[in-house]
Parts: sequence; structure tokens; C-alpha cells
Amino acid sequence: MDLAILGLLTSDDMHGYELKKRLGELPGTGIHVSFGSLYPALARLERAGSVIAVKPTGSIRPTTPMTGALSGELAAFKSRVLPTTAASTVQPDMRGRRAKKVYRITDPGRSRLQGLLLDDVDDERSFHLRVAFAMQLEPDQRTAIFKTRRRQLHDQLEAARGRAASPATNPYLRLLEEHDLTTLDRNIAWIDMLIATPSDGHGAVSNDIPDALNTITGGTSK
Amino acid sequence: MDLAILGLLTSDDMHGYELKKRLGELPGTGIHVSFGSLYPALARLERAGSVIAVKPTGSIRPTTPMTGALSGELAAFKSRVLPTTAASTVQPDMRGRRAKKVYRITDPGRSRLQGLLLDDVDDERSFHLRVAFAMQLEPDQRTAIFKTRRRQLHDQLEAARGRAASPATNPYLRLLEEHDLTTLDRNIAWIDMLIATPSDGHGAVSNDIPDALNTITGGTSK
DNA sequence: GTCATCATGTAAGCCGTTACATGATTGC
DNA sequence: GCAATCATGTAACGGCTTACATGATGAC
Repeated sequence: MDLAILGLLTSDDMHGYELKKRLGELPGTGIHVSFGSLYPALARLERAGSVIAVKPTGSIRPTTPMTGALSGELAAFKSRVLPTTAASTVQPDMRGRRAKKVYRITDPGRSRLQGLLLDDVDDERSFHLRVAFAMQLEPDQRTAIFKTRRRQLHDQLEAARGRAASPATNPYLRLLEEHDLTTLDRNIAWIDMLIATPSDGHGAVSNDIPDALNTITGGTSK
Repeated sequence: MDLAILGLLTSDDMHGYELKKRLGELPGTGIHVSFGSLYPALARLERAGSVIAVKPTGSIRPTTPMTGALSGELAAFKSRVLPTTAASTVQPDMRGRRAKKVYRITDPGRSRLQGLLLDDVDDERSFHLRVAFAMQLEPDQRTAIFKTRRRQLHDQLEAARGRAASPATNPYLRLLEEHDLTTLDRNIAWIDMLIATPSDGHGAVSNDIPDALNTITGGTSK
């Protein structure tokens, strides 16, 4: 949750309502966060200094480095916060709708994001989140995460293959079993592609999965 | 959770510890139920009359390790248990002694299972559970569930396609987007196969279909 | 001037987890 | 007899959801 928020705020300042929308639009997952968890999370992140609220005075991205201590940074931001004036409401739709509370990630927040990205991945959703924000990581960290996830899936596949040896009791269970196996295989191949993709994006293309990579998984019968 | 327990107990009488193992072996999902939720759930189901505890006949227990042929062993185990009647209820916890509690689903429990299976499906996991226990449903109910899920995925796919129109900001986000689209497409095709599969299991064979459907990203007709 | 939408928040509660505590069985 | 595993439970806690409560803004 925190990961998703901080990851999205890396690209743009946003208020809670919009954050929720963007969260739901993240591919690969069916993340639908409710306001009841989103707003408390934002409040918590703000208290922790990972994000700050800026008034929507026309969101000019700061070009100043902001490499100070937390308190210094907060003070700096507070000093540039401007009160909402009649002038700012004169242009209603020029910069999007007027938001009550627009959040911006801080340098400590960026560190927090780094840490969260390096946390153990347990399920598909959290891995997809890591992929979505993979650009925030160093190439070798990225690769390490991909490989760790690859091993997880590989182990699951081994286990599933072992189970699949015994005959399934009914047709739907059998289809589910097969679907599981091919899905695992496919996801492993996808991760191999991720690993082979350089950050500049000029590497492998999705339709071009090398056969060489498939054999690493143990060669799923096709 | 209740669904998974009742579904598994439909095939075999089981005690909690084993239930947990079998739950983890269900294909298509990474269901890892903890004891802390499993045992209270069993107690609740027992209070509700959905399951009853049956006692092992005593002397002989299966001493062979659980690795290997599960069904045969379970059948052998099952033959050694007797239902516990109200009058002859043995209370193993008298004087603080603990005993294995083998649970068996009741007729009310089977009704409960039916109801749970017909509940709204929200995510992948719960749909996979429905597929795993699809044989407990009438063919038309089964088909209705499949089609409902198909429509969900179809809508998601439409939405994802709309989003994919705008250019992805970085290579990993783009790959994630593509993976999402093809995954949705593939899962829809799988559901089509489920719909086309009769309960006797002599219909479509999974190996016939996936290769043809795998590469398509844009062609979910129907 | 009122309705839909945008926008933020709080409270109660469900569902599951980890950590803890205990007892029974098997193998050596 | 002692360790490892099998087996059952309880307690504390955490994350997320639904339902509730409130207010601002723009369209008509």
C-alpha cells in the first residue's frame, strides 16, 4: 500500500482521490484500494515525513535538489506553500480540479520507497508493483528481485509438477491443474524477459521470447 | 475459507492439520491458510452444524508418510473411522488430553457449500476455488459462474486496452501492461474452454487449445 | 437551488496473520 | 528419554473493507 502510494507520487504530485484512481489503473493487478485505507495511509506517511502536503497553487515541480535533513526539507517546503487565493480559482480547469490536499514525495520518502521495493516479495500483486516501479531501482537490485521471484515460481512449478503426477479426480480439477502449470511456466518466461530487458527499453520485445529461455524452466511439454 | 474447507471435506474426512496441507496443494492458487484461522474456522463450522467430528476407531493409524499416493492412503484411513453420535460422543479433551479431530461434512454443510459456491466471485483465487469444486454444482449453475467471471475479465480487458492506448512511460511498465493484456486474454480463453467442457470430462482436451490461443492479444471474439 | 461528482475523513468490524502455549506420536 | 514431527488450540494484532459523516464545486 505504502509502496504503491510512494511509487505513484514519484511521477506526479497527487491528491488522495486521484491516487485511488491511478492505483486502480495500474496494470497487472486488480488493486482497488478503498478510501478508508488510503487516507489513513496518507496521513501516516505524512506524519512519518515520507510525503508532504502542498497546496495546489499550480504544481510546478521543484528543480531545487532538496538534499537536506528532514526538518530542513519540511521547513523549506512549508515556506513555499502558498495560501489558496481567489486568483487560483479563477482558472478552474486549466490545471485540473482544485484539490484539498496535494501530496508530494520527499527525499526520505524516496528512501522509504527504495526500502519497500527491496522487501521480500510474497505474491503476484506485490511483484507486479515492483515491476511497475522497477525504474526506481539500480539495475542489479532490479535483477536480484526478478531472479528471486523467478526462483519462487520455479519452486512452485516443481511442486505442482510433482502433484500433477497423480491423476486428477475430476475434469475441472484437472483443467485447473494444467492451467496452473502453464501459467507458472508462462510467468517464468516473462520474468526471463524482464531480466533480459535493459532499462533503456531497446531490448527484447514481448512477442520475441527466446526459446533458449524456455529450456531453463525445465522444458514444459508443449 | 469456509468454502475451501467444505469443498475438501466433500471428498474425504480430514483433520485440521491435513486440511491445511491439502489446501496448500490446491492448484491455481497460493492458498496458505494458517492454523490460527483454520482451527477457529473449523470450530465455527462445527458449531453451525456444517461439519461434525468423527472419531478414529483407535488402534491403527496410518503410519506411512504423506508423500506419495494420497488418495489410496486416505481411503484406507477413512475406513477406520466411525461417525460419532450424540449419545456416544467421546470427549477427548476431558482431563486435558488432546486427540486428533477428524471432521466430516454434513448435509447442512453441503447446502452451505452450495450457497458459498454461488456467492459472487471477486478475484482470481475465489474463482479458482469454484472451478476446483465445480463438480458440486449443477451444470447450468456452473456455466453461469463461468460466464459471469468471463464477463468480469472481458470488462477488465476492455478497460486495460483503453489504458494501453497511451504510451507507457518506461519499459517495465510497458511490459507489465502487455503481460496484463495477454494474461487477461489467455484467462478468458481458458474460461471458454471450461464452459465447453462437459462434466464427464470427455469433451475438449486442454492441450488442443492453449497453443492456438496463446499468441493472440487482440482476438477475444464471442 | 439542487443534484451529481469530487474530495476527505472516521468508526466498526471482518478476516486473516504471527506468536504463543500445549499435547501426542514416532524414531533413534 | 529426547528430539522431531504431528496436531490443536488461544491471544494479540494489523490491514483493509464497508458504512457513515461531511463539505466543496460545477452543471443545469
